[in-house]
Amino acid sequence: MATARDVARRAGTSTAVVSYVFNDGPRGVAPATRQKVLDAAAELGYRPNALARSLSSGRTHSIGLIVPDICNPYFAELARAIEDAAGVRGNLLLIADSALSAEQERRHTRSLVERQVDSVVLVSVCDEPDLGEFFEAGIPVVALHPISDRERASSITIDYEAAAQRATEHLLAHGYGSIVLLNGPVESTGARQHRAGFDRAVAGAEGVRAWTIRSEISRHDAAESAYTLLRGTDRPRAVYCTTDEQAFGVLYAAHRAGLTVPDDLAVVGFDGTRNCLVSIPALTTVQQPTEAMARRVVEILAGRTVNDDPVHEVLGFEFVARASSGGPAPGSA
Amino acid sequence: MATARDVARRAGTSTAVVSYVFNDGPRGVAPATRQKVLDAAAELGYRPNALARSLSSGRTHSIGLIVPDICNPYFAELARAIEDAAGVRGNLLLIADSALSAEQERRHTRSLVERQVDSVVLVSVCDEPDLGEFFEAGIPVVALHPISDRERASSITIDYEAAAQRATEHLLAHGYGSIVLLNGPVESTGARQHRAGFDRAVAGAEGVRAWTIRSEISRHDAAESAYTLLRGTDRPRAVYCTTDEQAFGVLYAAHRAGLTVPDDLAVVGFDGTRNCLVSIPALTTVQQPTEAMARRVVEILAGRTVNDDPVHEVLGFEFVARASSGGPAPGSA
DNA sequence: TTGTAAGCGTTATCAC
DNA sequence: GTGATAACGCTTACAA
Repeated sequence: MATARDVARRAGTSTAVVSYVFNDGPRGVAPATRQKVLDAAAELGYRPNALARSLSSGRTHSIGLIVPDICNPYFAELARAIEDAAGVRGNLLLIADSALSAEQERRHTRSLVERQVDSVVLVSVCDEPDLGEFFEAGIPVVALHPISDRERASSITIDYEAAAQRATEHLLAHGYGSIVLLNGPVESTGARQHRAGFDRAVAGAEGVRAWTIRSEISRHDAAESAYTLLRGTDRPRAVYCTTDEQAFGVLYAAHRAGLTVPDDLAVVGFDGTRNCLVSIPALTTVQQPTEAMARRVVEILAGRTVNDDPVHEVLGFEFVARASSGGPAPGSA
Repeated sequence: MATARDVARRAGTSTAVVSYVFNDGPRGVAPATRQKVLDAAAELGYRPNALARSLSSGRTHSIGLIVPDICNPYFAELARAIEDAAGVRGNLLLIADSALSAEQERRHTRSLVERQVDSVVLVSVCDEPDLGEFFEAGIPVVALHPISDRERASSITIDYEAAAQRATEHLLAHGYGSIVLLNGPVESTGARQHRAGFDRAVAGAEGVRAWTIRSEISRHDAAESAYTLLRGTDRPRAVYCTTDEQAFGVLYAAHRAGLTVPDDLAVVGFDGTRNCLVSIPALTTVQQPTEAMARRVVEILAGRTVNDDPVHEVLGFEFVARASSGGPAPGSA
């Protein structure tokens, strides 16, 4: 591999000039010299060594993204959006998949610190992730889900509680008299907010039975849990799921149990993945503002130091009624 | 951030010893000294700088993975499997998503070279990707799909032609008299093999009508193409799709067209993603040996130099009959 | 405008 | 067993 030194030698100049040319600064270069450098570089197939560059400059121009489960399309779509946003600013996104394991998340945390990423976007599998490593390494972190106030990270999210309430009210407006909240597997800030919104909506309704079940955030596990629920003597008329993946699992469970959606069972998801449009039937869901979140998180991280006070931004969501819940509620605009 | 120098100073020793301790070599260290170094490192929260380490050693212990579309669960599952296999050997996987764009793929190629990954696993969006950059940089590449003989990369795949033939024969055994091949969007080595297998199977059947359509590798595009097909005057009795995602699109199109699967239309996919088990109905598919592929590719890359002759390994696949095609064919074991 | 040279934080080769 | 010290390939004062 050709180095800057090789290029300099061939162009009859110094490594400093090669650097100036490839970085457009911090010193100017005479057009003729510049061309000689460019030619030499092209002839040698010179590619700057990012490692050396970063070691010297202290910036890697890379952002780490930790997601709980890359096989969940919501996180894949999120990764895609963040990568796009980061790319615009000349940043590379390093995608780390925790595979739903807290230990794996910790390993990735360490790995990203060692690799000196400039900043980190975190979607944690834990309720209170240990951000100490990042903090000590001077790496700013933004979480894309509600986090405990105790954490020193920033966050960008939608208002889960309002969204959960909105979705539940939609089901109530349809007149469904028994509703289940299918929540995530552990007690977390996000799970509490889903539940709070759900409870608030139900509290405003008369004679509606409501209860909660849980499953992993995966189609399979949700399908299992839902199948058990739907085959039981006491099955609900509607289910509000805290992720689309769980909702797809419920759709499958209903199919397997011989129930028709939405006639026998109404289903609502959460995330707004593209698959909602091509599920059977199309899935009613809370649409997260994925692209806006991605742009915003990259923007925030660009001008940020660990020592800045954490910011907590709340973006808007959109509730989208589709076939799986019976379409728009009667009386809605 | 504490450096090896800081640790050495605090432990009253040299950076060389710190390095020996953290690398278990290449020289031995007296137990007492070692402990002093470890203590000092712990107190300072020392984390070796991977950049400096790699610059010096010439190895980054990282593998680049380029996938066409991380939102396609097959590639997400593949990434997961490769990351697991790489992790076992202490390697980090850098996942690069081409977002179905050849240009993006080229950008990632350059980026991985600059970041000095030790090797690359490639699933290309192009039929004849330009591997020159990797070659010049001395980075070995293994593709996980059939590639043109002209390329100097290795490959690990299943036999697409045999798999396509097997899947098509399954549909024929069910007695479906008109079959469509839903192939990928461009003419590629893989697409040709799918077609060859399909044609071979059909050639052995009497009075069966067979033709080909194409779509992007996505649910949406496949759903659109399939919907047009299914609403036309001449609709097939069965469809063999070259990816699961396309097959899911076809399932949706059938639903939208008011057709029942498999009674009105039989559908077969290809890849064997986990979603096949929870689709409506469950999807018949060709199961790729994802985990075995992942293990093997990491193994091969571990002991490999660019100048070694390319190897082309063919792994076994499994055909799995499920509800979407009417279950196991009559007369099959 | 350009060259020299001192880092960046490691690893690894030498001596001791 | 351990300590200097020269790389690794780049960026960037500082000089010229």
